[in-house]
Amino acid sequence: MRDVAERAGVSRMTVSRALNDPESVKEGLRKRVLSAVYELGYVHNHLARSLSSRSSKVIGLVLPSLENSIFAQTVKGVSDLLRPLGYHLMVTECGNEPKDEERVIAAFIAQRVGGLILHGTHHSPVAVRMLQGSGTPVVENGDIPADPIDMVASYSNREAARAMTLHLARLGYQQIAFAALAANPRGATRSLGYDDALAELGRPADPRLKIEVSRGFAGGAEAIAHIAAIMPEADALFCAGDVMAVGALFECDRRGWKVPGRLAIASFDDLELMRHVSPAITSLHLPRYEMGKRSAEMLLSRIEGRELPVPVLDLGFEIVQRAST
Amino acid sequence: MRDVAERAGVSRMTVSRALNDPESVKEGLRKRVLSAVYELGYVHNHLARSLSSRSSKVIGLVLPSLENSIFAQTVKGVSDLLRPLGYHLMVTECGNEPKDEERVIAAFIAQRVGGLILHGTHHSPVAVRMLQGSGTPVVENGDIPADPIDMVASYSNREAARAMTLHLARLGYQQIAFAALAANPRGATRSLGYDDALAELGRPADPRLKIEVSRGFAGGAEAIAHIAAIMPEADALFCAGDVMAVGALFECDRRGWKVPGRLAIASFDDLELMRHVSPAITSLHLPRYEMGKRSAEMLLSRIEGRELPVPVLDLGFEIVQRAST
DNA sequence: ATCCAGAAAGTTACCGGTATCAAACCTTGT
DNA sequence: ACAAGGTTTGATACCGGTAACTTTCTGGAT
Repeated sequence: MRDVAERAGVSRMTVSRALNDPESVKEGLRKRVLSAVYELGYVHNHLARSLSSRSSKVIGLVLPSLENSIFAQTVKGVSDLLRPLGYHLMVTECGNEPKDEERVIAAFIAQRVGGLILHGTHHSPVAVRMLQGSGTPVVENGDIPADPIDMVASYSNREAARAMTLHLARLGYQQIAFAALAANPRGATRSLGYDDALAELGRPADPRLKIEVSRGFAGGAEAIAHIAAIMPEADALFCAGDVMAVGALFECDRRGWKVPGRLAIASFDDLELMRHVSPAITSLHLPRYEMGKRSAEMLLSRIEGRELPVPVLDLGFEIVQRAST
Repeated sequence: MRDVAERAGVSRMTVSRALNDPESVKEGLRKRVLSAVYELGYVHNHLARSLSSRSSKVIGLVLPSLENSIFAQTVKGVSDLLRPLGYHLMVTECGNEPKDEERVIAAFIAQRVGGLILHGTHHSPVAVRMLQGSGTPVVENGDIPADPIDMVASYSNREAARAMTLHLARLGYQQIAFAALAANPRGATRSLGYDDALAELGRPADPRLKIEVSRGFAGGAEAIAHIAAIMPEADALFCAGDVMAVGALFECDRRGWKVPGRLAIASFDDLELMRHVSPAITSLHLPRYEMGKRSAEMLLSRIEGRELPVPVLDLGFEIVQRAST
């Protein structure tokens, strides 16, 4: 920057102003500065800028996994909002271990990001302390937590699971099985919603209807195997994981089970794939894109000093009824 | 940091050393410093560190899209290597527009990342100039470019497409159609490999066999519609895009076409889904994970000053023959 | 012509660390 | 006991910007 200043025959401060707030520098000088910038191929150093101004135009996004296309929409929502405003997005994966999330969060704070979006809602106490201590604005958006760190923009896993279970009951299914990923916090929350629904319906909670499976397509096949072996009376299966429902459908195909004749299948996430398999799978459509966009909005409001009227935003969900139920 | 130093009764320099190179500070002082750090809840400022040391522990990864699960493996490869070494990964999406990529690259350089991994191999001249001017180590890894910016770790799209086409010919298919995404640079390169193979086989290049489609499952359906309408003699379809082959398979199902009886289908990328649909789809298995891992390795070697024996690494590919061909 | 308010440009100090070199402190061999 | 040589620790400058304040220009109004 010194070089640019010398070349343009002005002070460093003027260069800084010409770049960050062009209006405040007179036409002539501004032109001299900008052409010097161009000639020298100068690239602004955001590091120094952030250090000096104590504010950064980088927003961090922490996701449980990047392997999962369900988060793509959220990323897009955040990114679409941020890009035109000159903010940059930094995405990181944190797995399901609170310890890993802690490390990722520490790294973000160490870099003094302007704000943070966390997909998870279960955080280690250390992480929470760091976040609150650092004063970084935070939005959580994978669920509606009982005790938010700062702001929230999400749907409720528990409510959504409850709604889908009631929907299946309304369609006349009597023995609704529920399959979730083992050791997955969101799966556990969804399971509560399923319980809520059964309780509302006055149905007993049969442990044979609750299935824990591994991730991916394989999980769906495991769920079907469980039903075949332990609970053949089940007439509907509600899969609380992304591709699990498709795996279950494929497995039914292999076994010659009619869907929904022998077993109805419903899915938690409305991946594009759900519309394309045959039969198309009934799904909960979650506001993934909206979550990203609103999270980013809330963050920017806070960063720019506007206090928020509603720091907890419930974006709801939608049941998409298709041929599989 | 000043507070920590005062509390421990040492100089700031000693604190810095106790944190970055504990060996170099004697037991007693180190303990005093570390407990002061803990008591004050001090979080290191990476911004200042990078600015001062002119080196950053952040690696940037630029992907065309995050919606696409094929990149997940690459992310994982990079991340697995980086994490234990204390480096952090920053992932960004750049679309297929060179202008967008340019903006993303500029932002990374402005933040003085330690190294950059680019998935694309078509870059605007401005981007190349910025990269070379800034001296940032770069690995390209979506293809083997004719004229690399710096280092490369990839497979060759052209070679892979050629190999699959020859494989289909070897299986006896006479009229092999090829479908690629419209306006996709990698699609165009793959198309060249398909041409190579036909030329080697001495078969004429029939323009009716080349199909341009839109992305997603829909593209596969379009390809089948094209074949039905324009080129019903085709007996095999080679899809040069991720989920396109599955879309094509579903469409065949809808039309009652036997796969591979009426039409064989082969895919470019070996998504997990390919194994689970029925029939399972023959695919090119690409070294996605390896690409990420080796890219990160190369980057770190360069960053740590080790010159590399082979700055262009061809990681090959593998044809996985399944029931669809 | 003089004065003055507001705009434009410059000065200085500091953001929070590390590089570099000098000073103080130990060992060890003779 | 002392010089030599290696380790620890400290002092100072600087990384590349911006905030806050000061000075210098402007262009009317008096």
